[in-house]
Amino acid sequence: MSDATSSKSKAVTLADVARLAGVSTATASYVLANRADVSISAATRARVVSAADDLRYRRNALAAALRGGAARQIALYSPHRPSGGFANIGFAFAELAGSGGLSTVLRIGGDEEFAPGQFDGVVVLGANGHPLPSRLLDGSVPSVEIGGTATGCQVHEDDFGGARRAVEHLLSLGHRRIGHYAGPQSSLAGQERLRGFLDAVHEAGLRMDATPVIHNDHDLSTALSAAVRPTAILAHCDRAATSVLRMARFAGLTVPGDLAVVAFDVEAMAESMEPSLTAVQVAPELVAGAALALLERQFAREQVPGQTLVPTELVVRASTVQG
Amino acid sequence: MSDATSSKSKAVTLADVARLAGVSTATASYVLANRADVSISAATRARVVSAADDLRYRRNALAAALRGGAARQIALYSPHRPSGGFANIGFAFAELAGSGGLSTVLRIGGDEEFAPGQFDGVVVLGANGHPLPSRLLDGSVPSVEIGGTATGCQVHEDDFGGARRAVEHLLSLGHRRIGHYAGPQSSLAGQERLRGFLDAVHEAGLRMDATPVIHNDHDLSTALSAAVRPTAILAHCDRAATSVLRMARFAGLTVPGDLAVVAFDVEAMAESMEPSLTAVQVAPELVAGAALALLERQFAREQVPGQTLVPTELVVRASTVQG
DNA sequence: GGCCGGCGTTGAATCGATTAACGCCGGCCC
DNA sequence: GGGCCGGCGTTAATCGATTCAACGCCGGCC
Repeated sequence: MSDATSSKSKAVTLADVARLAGVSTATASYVLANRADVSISAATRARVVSAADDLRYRRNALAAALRGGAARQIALYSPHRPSGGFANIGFAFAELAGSGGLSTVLRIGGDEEFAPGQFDGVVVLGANGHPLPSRLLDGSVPSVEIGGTATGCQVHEDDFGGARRAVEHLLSLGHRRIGHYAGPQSSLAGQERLRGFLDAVHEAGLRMDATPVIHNDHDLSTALSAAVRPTAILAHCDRAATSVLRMARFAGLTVPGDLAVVAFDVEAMAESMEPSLTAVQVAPELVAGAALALLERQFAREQVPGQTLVPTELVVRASTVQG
Repeated sequence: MSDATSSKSKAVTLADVARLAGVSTATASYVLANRADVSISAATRARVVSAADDLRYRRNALAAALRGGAARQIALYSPHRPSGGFANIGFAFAELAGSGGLSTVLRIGGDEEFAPGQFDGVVVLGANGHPLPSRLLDGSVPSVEIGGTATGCQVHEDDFGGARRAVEHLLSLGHRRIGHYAGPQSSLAGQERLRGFLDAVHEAGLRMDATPVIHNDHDLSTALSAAVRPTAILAHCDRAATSVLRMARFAGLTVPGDLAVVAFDVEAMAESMEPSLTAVQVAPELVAGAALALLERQFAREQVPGQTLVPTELVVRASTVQG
């Protein structure tokens, strides 16, 4: 009541700003877009800015997109609901993009094409092996793929390095018989983790029969009940790690006393588990930041690398060293 | 090359469809919007539909929103990155909304106002106690709040009923000394879970000194080492449950033999934990569906209830019954 | 003094869909 | 036979920002 900006008032438009500043909408637009290629006197510029400020002007992204092509919207696409790590990366991306003035449109499932002009770019999240809309593949829309291998611009966590560091950690604790519960070799992550593991154990000069590669729970129980068994296991994911914990308990082994366990990609809860899991993790912000940066370089028509690695970190918890 | 729809071709517009069908854009618009209140002959209708089909027409949501107000976009707002259960609900919502033709714009953090006209509705996710933009509070935008208590349309999981059912489960297993590791009473969920617990144990006629309410790990260890200790604990969340498991092991108690444990809201990993956690859970799809339905009723200007409860289910796992 | 060029600014077209308002035509009722 | 009504469609205005073509003005240069 006391204020002109009642809840009924329509949105402030560029025309309102221009009127208050005493200029045309064209000038106002130029000023607010901060365009260097058109010359506007400092005085005019200031008038427009202060008018926009006074009126609490918020530019209508829809109208801008309709005309100019820059929707300032990014589609975050995942063929199915992201879980655990991917979920966090997705949210981190939205947060980051938001603070940079970009909206993130979430799209789960649904194979339809992406409407052209609707999005400035697309982020594909965890679509390993899933068929992707053709527009993404031909590069006609800037896109980044997180954890997948289908498109020309991919972001991966450094699984190879992570596995290496995990093994080095175990070596430094004195372990000489280290097993690897490997993930599906159909996924890049599975391959890289195995590769990093093998690389590190070979470099350390461990004999192959002391470094069993395990592919399922049956192999695992065989390995743990063998005469000479591994004293440490690198599990390819949190599920595999809990499998190891279960088997260890079943075999009467204490963790980390008789058996040390390192996991990958654990959920938040892993921290409060008993024992809490030492794990190779990646900061979601880092992955999100890399993806966003790659998109922005594509906006600027720069060439981008086909693959970008995000460093992982080893978080040491109670499953390798006694608390 | 062989096809007219080369990658260079601009988007198909409504005008293109109308031209092919031999009608005006208005007619085409009416047909494609499936509007019952304007009369279009069946023949015309069919021509337009098939033309749209042939051309692979995808309507430009931006333009539609700019004009009509119906952006067919919903903002999913969370003051911070959603975790665990909320994350799943968010994704489930996006999936559901997407299959209904609504886009979901993810907005994490950032306190700015929501641009009017940009969104048809807002879903607030897990903003318990967090200050909300004023537009949401005055009801000038259709909105639904999930797990929060600030706005006029809230969706909650049935914590009261869930706690009751969990207690009934424990009673049916023969437990007569049941403790509750309660959550913060500043949250509605914490209050309701406690209320459900108390309600059920009173109804069962258990004496108060057999049903301790525990507020922190210190209380917990006291309770577990007492002369007569609880034989079962209802934990208010997964973290609390892992605390209980840890303490139990520390006190030399087996689970579920000496102590049964029921949790709330466990992450996916809880299933593969050792022991896996019996828990009161809510299906993310159900919460998402309720939120979406409430929004759509608001679009239709219907009156909606201030609070909607989504039923929870008790998933029995190894922490209460021996596998 | 006249002409040229650049600076600062403006008018108007444009993006694509929606929708209010109106036009046409044939049939029905009085 | 005239008036009215209802079914079918169309014309054109509109949403808000962007951007191009153009224009007035001023100073400098020949």
